[in-house]
Amino acid sequence: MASDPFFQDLDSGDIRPSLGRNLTYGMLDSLGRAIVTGRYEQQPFPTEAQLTQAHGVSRSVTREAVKMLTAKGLLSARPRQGTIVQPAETWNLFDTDVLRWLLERKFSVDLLRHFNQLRVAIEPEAAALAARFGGTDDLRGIDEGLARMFAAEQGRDEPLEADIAFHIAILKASKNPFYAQFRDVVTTALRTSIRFTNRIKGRTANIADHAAVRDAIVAHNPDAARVAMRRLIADVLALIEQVEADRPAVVDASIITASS
Amino acid sequence: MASDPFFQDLDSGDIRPSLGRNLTYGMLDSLGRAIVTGRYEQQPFPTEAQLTQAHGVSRSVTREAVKMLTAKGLLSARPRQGTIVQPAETWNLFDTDVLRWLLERKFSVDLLRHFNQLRVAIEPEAAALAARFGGTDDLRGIDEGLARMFAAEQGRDEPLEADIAFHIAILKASKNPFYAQFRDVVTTALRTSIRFTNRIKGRTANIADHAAVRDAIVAHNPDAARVAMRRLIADVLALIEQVEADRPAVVDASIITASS
DNA sequence: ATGGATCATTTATATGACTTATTCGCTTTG
DNA sequence: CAAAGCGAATAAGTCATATAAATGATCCAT
Repeated sequence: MASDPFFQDLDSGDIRPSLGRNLTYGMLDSLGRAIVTGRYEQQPFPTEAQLTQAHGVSRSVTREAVKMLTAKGLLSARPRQGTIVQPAETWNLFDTDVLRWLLERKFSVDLLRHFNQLRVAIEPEAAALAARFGGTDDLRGIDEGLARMFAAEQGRDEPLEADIAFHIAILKASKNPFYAQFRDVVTTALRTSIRFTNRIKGRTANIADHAAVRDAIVAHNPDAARVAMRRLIADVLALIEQVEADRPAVVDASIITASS
Repeated sequence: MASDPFFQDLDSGDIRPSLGRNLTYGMLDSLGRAIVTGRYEQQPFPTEAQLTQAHGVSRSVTREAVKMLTAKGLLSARPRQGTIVQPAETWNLFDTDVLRWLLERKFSVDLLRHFNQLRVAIEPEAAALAARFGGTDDLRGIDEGLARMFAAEQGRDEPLEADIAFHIAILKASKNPFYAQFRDVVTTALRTSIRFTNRIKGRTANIADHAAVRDAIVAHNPDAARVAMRRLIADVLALIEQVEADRPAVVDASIITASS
């Protein structure tokens, strides 16, 4: 068990590793990561009995972890046939765990582009909906996010967290539960952008653009909100696509200094 | 067990009921539907032991069904506290099962509006991406969808299925896995529109609009594709919002004859 | 060959025992 | 009286084992 690489985070230091809440969740994370990183693309997925023995846990734990992965679309199980990895098209990409595993496999500009291709569709329309339907509380939430960004500019808050709070507040203000679901994707996308660069400088430059979005929303102007938000994200997306075009393989981190 | 209402579909007719593949899936469906329809809003969710007894199944089945619901964001379980229903914000709305349960609780114009508010963001951008990145195979898929719509106009195919095929083909052609995930939502949204009306007549009127989307995509004109698709869906959305404004409570089915 | 019976494999289900985490309430103590 | 500490109760978590059902492969009889 100690030699099993999947326990390496669980043993390290902290008494309660954020993931392995219990054996089942530990196994869920281990198997999910293994599947998403492609470990079973060339080799068949183990049988229930093999998993049980390899991880040194009981059958119950194994079965429950497998069932959870099945619920997320990563596996399917049938008697005699065994448990098999489903094609990636059936994975539920909007599941928090799946997103995390996707990031942990390898950081690819492809993934970051896909994230932002999605954001450029969702967030402008979310801003437009927020301008139409956002209540007082929602608008205050957006304001607070923007205020945090200002504060961060002066070193009194985390720039990334403030940025995230602003975008999440707009999703919520759309009053559409489907838009609110993109919370995780947007959060992940923004956090991921950071991996591109350590040069946080330059990020603060676009606070004016963020403020434009806020202003359009509080003015109940959907079209202006849509346009303002679209510009914000289209800029990032253009940068990413430019990096990919210039350097298909190697990523030049220094190019991307703007954000969200 | 026979008196248990959750088996009522399983007994009806077919040898293999699509849902109750086995006891665990039967229970998953039963509990999922009960949660989404709000049965446990006023009363606490049963404990593992209570569920086991009430459904006449083993603890294994109960635990695995609960774990699957947990994976979909509907439940959370802790020792001593028991199993509790999570707030709807944490449900994974892009899960096929959750979508189905949502529809089965009550058909609401609200839900249809939310669907189409999402579509009006996603599909235009998907069409634009398809125009940029769609391969030969993808374009053929879109063409086939459109061809089926023409055929349906002459009674040689199912209008609804053809419509769905067209929209799904565009999502696929976007070459972005996140867009492909909206397959279920779009399918559900289109199928749901049918509930509004039995008057299929009038649907065929918009084939020209669909063809415009196709033309823009094959011409590799992202902006034109985006605009054409947006018009298509914005029309439907406008109709829905008009119905809601005119008659907040009662739905006048006859108004909505256009589709997607 | 063909069709059917049999076998082997793997998941599915059932059951009972035991463990651990968490909370509630009581008691003790400052 | 309040805060800390202790212990019991509760419900999920884990384990082990036995049996059932489903299905793919094999073998046999016709």
